[in-house]
Amino acid sequence: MTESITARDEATPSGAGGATSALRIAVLDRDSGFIQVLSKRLDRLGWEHRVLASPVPADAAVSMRLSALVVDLAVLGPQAWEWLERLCGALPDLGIVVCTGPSTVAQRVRGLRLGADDWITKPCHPEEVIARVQSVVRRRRRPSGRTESKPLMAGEVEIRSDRFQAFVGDGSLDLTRREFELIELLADAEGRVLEREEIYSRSWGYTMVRGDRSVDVFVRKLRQKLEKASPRWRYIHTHFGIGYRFAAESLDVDTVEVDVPASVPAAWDAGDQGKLARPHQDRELTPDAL
Amino acid sequence: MTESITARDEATPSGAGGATSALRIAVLDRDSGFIQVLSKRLDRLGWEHRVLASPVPADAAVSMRLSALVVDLAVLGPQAWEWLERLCGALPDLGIVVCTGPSTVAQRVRGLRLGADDWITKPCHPEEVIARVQSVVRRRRRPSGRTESKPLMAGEVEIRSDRFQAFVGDGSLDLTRREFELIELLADAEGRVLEREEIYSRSWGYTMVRGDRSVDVFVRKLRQKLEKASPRWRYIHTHFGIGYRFAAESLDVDTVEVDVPASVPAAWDAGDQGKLARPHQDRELTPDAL
DNA sequence: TTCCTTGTAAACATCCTGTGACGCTTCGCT
DNA sequence: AGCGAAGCGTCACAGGATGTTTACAAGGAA
Repeated sequence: MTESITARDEATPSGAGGATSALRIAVLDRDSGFIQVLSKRLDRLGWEHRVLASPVPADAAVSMRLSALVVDLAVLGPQAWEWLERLCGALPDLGIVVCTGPSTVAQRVRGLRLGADDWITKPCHPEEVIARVQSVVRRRRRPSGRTESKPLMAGEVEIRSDRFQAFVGDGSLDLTRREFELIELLADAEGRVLEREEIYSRSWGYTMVRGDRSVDVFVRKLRQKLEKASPRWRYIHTHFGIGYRFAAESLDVDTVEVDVPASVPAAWDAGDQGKLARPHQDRELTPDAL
Repeated sequence: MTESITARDEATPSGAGGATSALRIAVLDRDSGFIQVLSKRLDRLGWEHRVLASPVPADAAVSMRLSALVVDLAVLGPQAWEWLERLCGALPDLGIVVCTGPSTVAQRVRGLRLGADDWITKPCHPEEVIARVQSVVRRRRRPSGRTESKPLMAGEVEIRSDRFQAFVGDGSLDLTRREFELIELLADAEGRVLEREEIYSRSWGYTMVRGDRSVDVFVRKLRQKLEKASPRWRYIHTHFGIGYRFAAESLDVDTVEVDVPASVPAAWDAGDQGKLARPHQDRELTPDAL
């Protein structure tokens, strides 16, 4: 029940991103032979791992920041299905590989439907377990491919994942971890509206309970810092009843970002609704021409 | 035929989770018995599917816009590994499920390492194949977020579900959540008349009580905003005693519809539908109540 | 005409978000 | 260890946006 996971803790930063990068996984099983063999193999790969002997609550799993969990349903006893469903629901980003004794087709189908990502039947070769875990994890990592590559620019701010920080000119916004995750997530969405639930589950790692205001609060903190550093721009836009959208919009009338103004002579009279009397340039950080 | 498939499968993002949404998959196999059973099952699920008898080049696979591919490596012969590797490299977004005869651990590991998402050993139950395909697709989809459904165009308005908003030129209509749901629902119906009950139950989620005027009220609000933004067009048409129909109809007789960006094809042929040509016997609309 | 359906507008009731403050916990420093 | 600052999550409140209901006028159908 302690925190320590393995010796090599911070040896490999989580977001390393390589195909064969170290993962952080947990094994929930009691079969000592299996555990031993698997552990040895995991050690050799340099994956951080931890063996659990009994089911953990969802938030405990979150705090472990796992990439994947290998679980023998036999350990869970009769509430296996319920537990599996709850965990999959709460941690949509966690890879879950069931590795258990003989089962029927119906059981396997049920497990997969409830949210398991793979199902391996014992006895099995540890190498195959590892390959399947990798396969499961591989799928989730891909979109973060841009990490460490190009810093993201929007209006005056520059978001640099390599520093976990955003800048305006030379000045840092002094974002905290959560704040940075949030702005990165929003900016990544390329101007799409993100619903609160999605923001929460992707940034916090587990599903949001109704009525949680955390996202709002952090949006406010972000807005404050953005406003202070870049007063002539608006970045985070509220979509009432839905969520937030990130898009740099200048408050200056003349500072028109030459984008794709094109030839559309929008026959649309602007500020009629008590807007902020600013031009309608809804231009995003990406030319949404395509 | 070709477009009949893409047309509307993504049109059910309402469920967001998309647990049971229709998928598009291909089966590359020659085992007629297996194919037959699997096909029948896929049909019942309403998944678009296609049977292939020989390996396809990557670009062909791209053009099929598949969610997943189920493949028996035996069909590929000696170049199976090479082919698998090439395909996985070329289409990182495609879910690949190997479903093949007896294999060694080494073979399975190799396949998974090369990029396969799952490996099933024949003989196997079609239900399990389906469950595993679902699992693979579920995992694959989550990060990429919402399906990038192309924006819906009608007359001058553009409905973008990624922003929960409709636009005319550069101007947003400033639709509220309900208003947007309504216009999206109507526009999705491709000019069919929707009864109030259906509109209500699909947009509000529960059945309408007699005498509820909510739909009417929102139709009015929508019409107002549409009228202000695009005065020369009519979009929502009342069908007395039945419901509403969405169809862009220009009020200008001579000006066809060259006014807006020529680049955007008016994917919506307005006029031909239900003009004044015939009276109100469109009673025969399909009441596809659920 | 007479009844029923739809358009319109406003009043009303709800829900949603912005905001500041308050504890709790973690972390760094002395 | 003790202390203080910073980060994080929760609360409660207020103002505003949105959804729902009601009432009446206008338009179609019989």
